[in-house]
Amino acid sequence: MPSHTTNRKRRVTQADVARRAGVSTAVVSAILNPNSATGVRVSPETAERVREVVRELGYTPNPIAQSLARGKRNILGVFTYEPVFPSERGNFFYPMLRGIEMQVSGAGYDLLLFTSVQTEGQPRKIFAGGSNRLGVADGAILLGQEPDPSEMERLADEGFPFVTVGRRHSSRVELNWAAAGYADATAEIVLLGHEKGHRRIAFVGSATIREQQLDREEGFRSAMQGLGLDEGPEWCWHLDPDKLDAAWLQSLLANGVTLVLAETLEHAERIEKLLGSRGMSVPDDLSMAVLGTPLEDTRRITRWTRFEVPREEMGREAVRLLLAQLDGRVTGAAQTTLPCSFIPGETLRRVAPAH
Amino acid sequence: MPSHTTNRKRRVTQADVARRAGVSTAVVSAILNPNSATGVRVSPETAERVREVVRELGYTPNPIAQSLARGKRNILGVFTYEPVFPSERGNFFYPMLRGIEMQVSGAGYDLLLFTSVQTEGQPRKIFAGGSNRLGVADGAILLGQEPDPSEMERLADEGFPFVTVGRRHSSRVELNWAAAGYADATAEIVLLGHEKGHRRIAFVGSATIREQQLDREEGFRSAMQGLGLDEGPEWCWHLDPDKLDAAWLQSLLANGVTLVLAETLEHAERIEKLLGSRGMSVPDDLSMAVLGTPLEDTRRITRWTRFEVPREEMGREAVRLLLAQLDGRVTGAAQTTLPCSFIPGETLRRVAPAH
DNA sequence: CTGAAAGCGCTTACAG
DNA sequence: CTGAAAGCGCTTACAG
Repeated sequence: MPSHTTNRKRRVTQADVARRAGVSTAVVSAILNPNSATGVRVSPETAERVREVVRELGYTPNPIAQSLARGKRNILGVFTYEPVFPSERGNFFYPMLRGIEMQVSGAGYDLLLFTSVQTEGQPRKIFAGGSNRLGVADGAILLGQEPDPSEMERLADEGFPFVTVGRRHSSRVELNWAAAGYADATAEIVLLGHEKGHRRIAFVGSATIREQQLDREEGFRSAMQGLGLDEGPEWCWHLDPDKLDAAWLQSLLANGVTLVLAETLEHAERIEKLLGSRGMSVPDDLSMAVLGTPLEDTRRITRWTRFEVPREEMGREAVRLLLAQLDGRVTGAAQTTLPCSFIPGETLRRVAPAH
Repeated sequence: MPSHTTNRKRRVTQADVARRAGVSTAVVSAILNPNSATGVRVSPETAERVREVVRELGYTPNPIAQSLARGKRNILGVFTYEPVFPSERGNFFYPMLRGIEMQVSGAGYDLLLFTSVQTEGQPRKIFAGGSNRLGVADGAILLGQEPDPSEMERLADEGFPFVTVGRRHSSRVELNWAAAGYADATAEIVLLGHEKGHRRIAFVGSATIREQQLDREEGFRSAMQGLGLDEGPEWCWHLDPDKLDAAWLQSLLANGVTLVLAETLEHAERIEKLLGSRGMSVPDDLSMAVLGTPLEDTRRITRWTRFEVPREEMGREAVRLLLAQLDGRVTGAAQTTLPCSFIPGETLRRVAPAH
């Protein structure tokens, strides 16, 4: 017999109600779950008597026991490797969480935030101590930049339903995601640049390459190729902002580049600063666009030509995909790419075509 | 037999592992929970064999079943009557949630956000459809402005452990809370005003009176009384900002008031506008202080003399109180008042004492 | 229309 | 050191 750590008075159980009302627990259960399609039918008098006892005893069903018996928990997990509420202000996750809450609300699910598996400063792990705590949920949504591929694969192997916000790739398993259309959005900017007379266009992204950046690069490359423009190594850089220096800028300009697509605002601002120390400015001497929108620095970003990532909609869509899976409506991999919206800004200007 | 809606392959259970390893489930359980102080002792060989099977089968314990058997869920509920992630930017709950997450992290609990009980635009209810969904959690933290006293009382009657962020009062039951010291903070401003020569000080709060405002008023009254100053009805108003008009201001000034304590920034700005249309300004013609700090409008608030509510710390403290209760470390009501921090601003200036 | 019983997947006293 | 069994509190086929 478990000791059942009950520092508070023992909870009233269904059995207590049944005993007191002189019926079986089956009857109580049927009355409390009218639409459960069980064969049990109860006379109105019995039903009323049972309800009376329920009120009298203040009985509320134990959701945990219900979950176990039903094999269904009505809980959606939200897992992040980093804290869900990181900084004082500005929260990368916020719009996604907002979307998730909006979409899940009314669907009859609660949201479980996995905060327990934290190991002091370390990123969280899904399989901490061998047990998959995500299992309390019917399925989960994975957020964040640092998805451990092996954990996702193991999760998939277990048959646990989950969807990531942001595209994720595994060579071994099919992953489900709701992602931003970085490729199309980037291509769109290339085309716009071309229209405005730019022929030598460069791409500058971070040194660490993730799916996100692959998508942007892919958009850049395919658009450039489609236009018959050069997009070789001299046009496509993988450098963190602090690695960008005067020499690099020099080689860029020597190449005749007139438009730079910067992966992040940090890249863009760094380049602008380098230009400044040469007495040059954006967009007079160089046009630029930022391939995304930071959540913070909302003020500094406004003048930049860029696109906006539909973070909230990605959260909503992730919930839709997950619920579709849980309902069994979907069997294969569910992957949605959502369009980003272009924002003109003032940093991409018309130039006279080079030739 | 329940149909156990399993659209995915049946989960591996402890029994599967036990059968395959040729032991009882008790042994498997004991090996997987080494520090469970059960009498069961297993030989190293058996343990290794079982672990091997666990790995082979990819077994992970079902947390729901563990919860039921242990009578402990390791889940802390977070309940808000309004959406947790309300607006695009600026979230009243954010600092509290941040504090909650910080404090709960490492304590081995996950955070459950109750989003399921939403009824289309209506504020959420704890007891929706007679069943208390909070019951999936070991205890809960209640956030938000609109606490339904009857729900809190019923929750308390059930013996369900919960703590509110913000002081809450019930005449029937003892409530647990982590609150801001509005009274002291308000009194402090009165004293400061007195020091600076103000003798006729008025308080202007909203029409709807909640615990928060009672605390501020109480601080105002007791400080005024302590100084031997008048704090009767002509000095203490309950009006929403849009009800403040020229006539009201006229009577205020006619009374010789030199310092106004405004409950919210909206009150303060409204009064300033009214002053403006008389060609008067803050603080030259009237000193003012705001009794709190809005989360949004961070820019507009900076010049105002005010105090800051320790929202994050309130979240942390609420978790501490709740965990203490769950551990059985605390039995009576747990109530903490946390100090607000004064911020000088520029709207409270020195004056020559009236007489 | 109603009841007795099995089962959800674990944990834990209790016998051996 | 190990196993058989009861129990956590529900739901749901299956008999009456």
